[in-house]
Amino acid sequence: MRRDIFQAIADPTRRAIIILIASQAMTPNAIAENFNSTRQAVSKHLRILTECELVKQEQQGREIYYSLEVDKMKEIDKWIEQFRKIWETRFNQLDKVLSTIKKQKKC
Amino acid sequence: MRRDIFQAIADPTRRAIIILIASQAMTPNAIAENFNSTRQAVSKHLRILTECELVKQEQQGREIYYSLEVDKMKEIDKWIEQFRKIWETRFNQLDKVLSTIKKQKKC
DNA sequence: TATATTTGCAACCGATTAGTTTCATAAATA
DNA sequence: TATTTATGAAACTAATCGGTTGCAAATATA
Repeated sequence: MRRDIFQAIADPTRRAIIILIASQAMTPNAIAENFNSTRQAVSKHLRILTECELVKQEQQGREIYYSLEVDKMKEIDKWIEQFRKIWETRFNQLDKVLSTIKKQKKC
Repeated sequence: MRRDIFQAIADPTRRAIIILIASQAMTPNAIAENFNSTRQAVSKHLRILTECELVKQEQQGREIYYSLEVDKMKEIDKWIEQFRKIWETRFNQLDKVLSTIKKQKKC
């Protein structure tokens, strides 16, 4: 079982679930209503998301409310960070080139 | 064939390749030296990364140099963006709570 | 108490994945 | 020209994935 956060967000249904419960907690039944697959399929996705701590559960009677562990998403953000540095550097370099051209036009 | 960018970065070997070629272009052979699997396995990963336009090739004689299409990574950053908004909002709310406590202590 | 509702889990299935070995092609070199 | 080197593609395999159906457990309701 690999089950890391990158594998978790690889599936489009799981990404949709994540967005769905980002704003408010929802029960598995309510989540499943938004998809064409069975409730059990959604339940399996929720299990995977729970296993890598991307979602948390809150029992309320016989209902279980699932909500997003937003902080966990920072792990992906952290990985992207290193590339953000690269593209920002490249943008700055482009910026320099552009301002050099501007100066040359002025002369 | 799904082959979107999220599925591409789901595999740990592919993530390692991405980081490896982020700073400088490399040949498949040179990339493969960094892993325990065969050159052909790395070649397959490079094909997947190429198919979703995460890497670009540059032929140089019989060698092919692979490098990262850093801009493509912005697509993931864009998806994360919506959650960044959420956690920043929550941080601000926490900030308010903390400053309220601070004020109460002063009184 | 009997029944309905909400949920998770197990067993199964077809498709996909990541790896392997083998082979073909093209370029560099002896 | 013959050989070595760099690479990609094809065929195969074991494992995993995403889905299904069927069932069990726990809670709510009649």
